[in-house]
Amino acid sequence: MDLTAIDSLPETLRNSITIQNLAFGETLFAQEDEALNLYVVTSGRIKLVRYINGGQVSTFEIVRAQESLAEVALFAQIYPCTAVAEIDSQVIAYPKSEFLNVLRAYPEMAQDFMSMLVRKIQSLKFRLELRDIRIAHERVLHYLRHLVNFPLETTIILDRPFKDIASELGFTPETLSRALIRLEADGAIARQERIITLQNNSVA
Amino acid sequence: MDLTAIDSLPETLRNSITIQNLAFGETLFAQEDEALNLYVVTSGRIKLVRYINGGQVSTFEIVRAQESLAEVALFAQIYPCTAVAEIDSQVIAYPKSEFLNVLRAYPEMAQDFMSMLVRKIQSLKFRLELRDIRIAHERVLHYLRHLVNFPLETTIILDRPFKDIASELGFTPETLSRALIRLEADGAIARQERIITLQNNSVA
DNA sequence: CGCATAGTTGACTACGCTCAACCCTGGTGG
DNA sequence: CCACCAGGGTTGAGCGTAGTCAACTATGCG
Repeated sequence: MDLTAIDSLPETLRNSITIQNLAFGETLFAQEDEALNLYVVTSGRIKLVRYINGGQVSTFEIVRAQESLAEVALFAQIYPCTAVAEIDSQVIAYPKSEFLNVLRAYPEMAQDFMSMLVRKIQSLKFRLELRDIRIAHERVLHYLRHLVNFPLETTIILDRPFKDIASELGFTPETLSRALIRLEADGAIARQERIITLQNNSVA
Repeated sequence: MDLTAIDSLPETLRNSITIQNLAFGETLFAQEDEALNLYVVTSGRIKLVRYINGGQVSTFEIVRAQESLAEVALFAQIYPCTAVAEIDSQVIAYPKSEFLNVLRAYPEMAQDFMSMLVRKIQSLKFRLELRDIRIAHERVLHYLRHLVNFPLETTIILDRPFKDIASELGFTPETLSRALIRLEADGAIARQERIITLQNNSVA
């Protein structure tokens, strides 16, 4: 299911969607808002965050182009998190009831949607697995290898600020910086600017 | 959808399932095995673990009675993790193709299944959010409050060994033990044996 | 040119980990 | 009935790693 291919959607759904443009830093919806829509990102990058007590922020998820967000809206009354544009972005809003109707009427779409949910579950489990690796440079290496399905591919272009990557990994930017330097010194990676090449020198 | 209510399942599906009993410590399926079935736990507790390079173990998920596991089997060729019984357990095995057929034929079941997947996503996100809380006693307090929907309920009975809970939280048993003692000293909780009562004394 | 921001580096701190010892309980067998 | 053992949970002491805070550089933008 490609939710960004508007033309191939059933007509009833196509007529009910709206397209929204978001500037850098703009909020799509806020924690506790009434859950009205499922969204799909057509361009840009949306960050889902949660405010824990005392103003601390936890990044739930980074949603990129072609991916959906707020699936929970389909089965809940309010959004459990806040959605903010990390860069200028565009999203499509699917009203929840219309979307559910379509899933009921088109089993193939429902199946594709389920497959996407399952992929998201796998991705979250992987991030959780990463957190169980305590040593910074080892965690970072796992992350990098996973990004490109190492050893099939070995080149990574980091398209996001290090501080965002660090927060996704559960580190401070300083620690990520030192981890990359360490990995380079150990010969596990090579760096030039924002391009990283994974080496075969297995450092456990 | 109650996947443990066998009698209410469509006949084709009901005829294709099998029931398995697992003893404490027994393996249901192993990482890299061919993905044949979706499972639902009817009693006991199943632990999903992954072996990272070098024998390190990461606990993916704890699956309890009435919950499903290995949804990924529906859309993948092999299991990405190993399933082990934490205690004596019983599971129902649903062959993947038959299960997918039923989801296609019964939109209501598909919708219930999706709702379950979304809940699982929320649960994983919560665990990830927990990991962003670095101070042990604060993380534990969040966990406890989430368990019982504090402040609506305040009593928790810990039915699993502390070492399992500690690993789910990303701590060693020693750290969990000290965190609980600290919370009790601060007046945030009261303990007697394995029963914990949350207090209203807000310690941030 | 000034300013803001990302990234790096350094010194110090603080927290959880490690490893060891100990207590307590429940189960087992003599 | 008691001796023994195994495992979970609790302490304690010391270590190691990431966090913190500050300074510095480089880059891009108005």
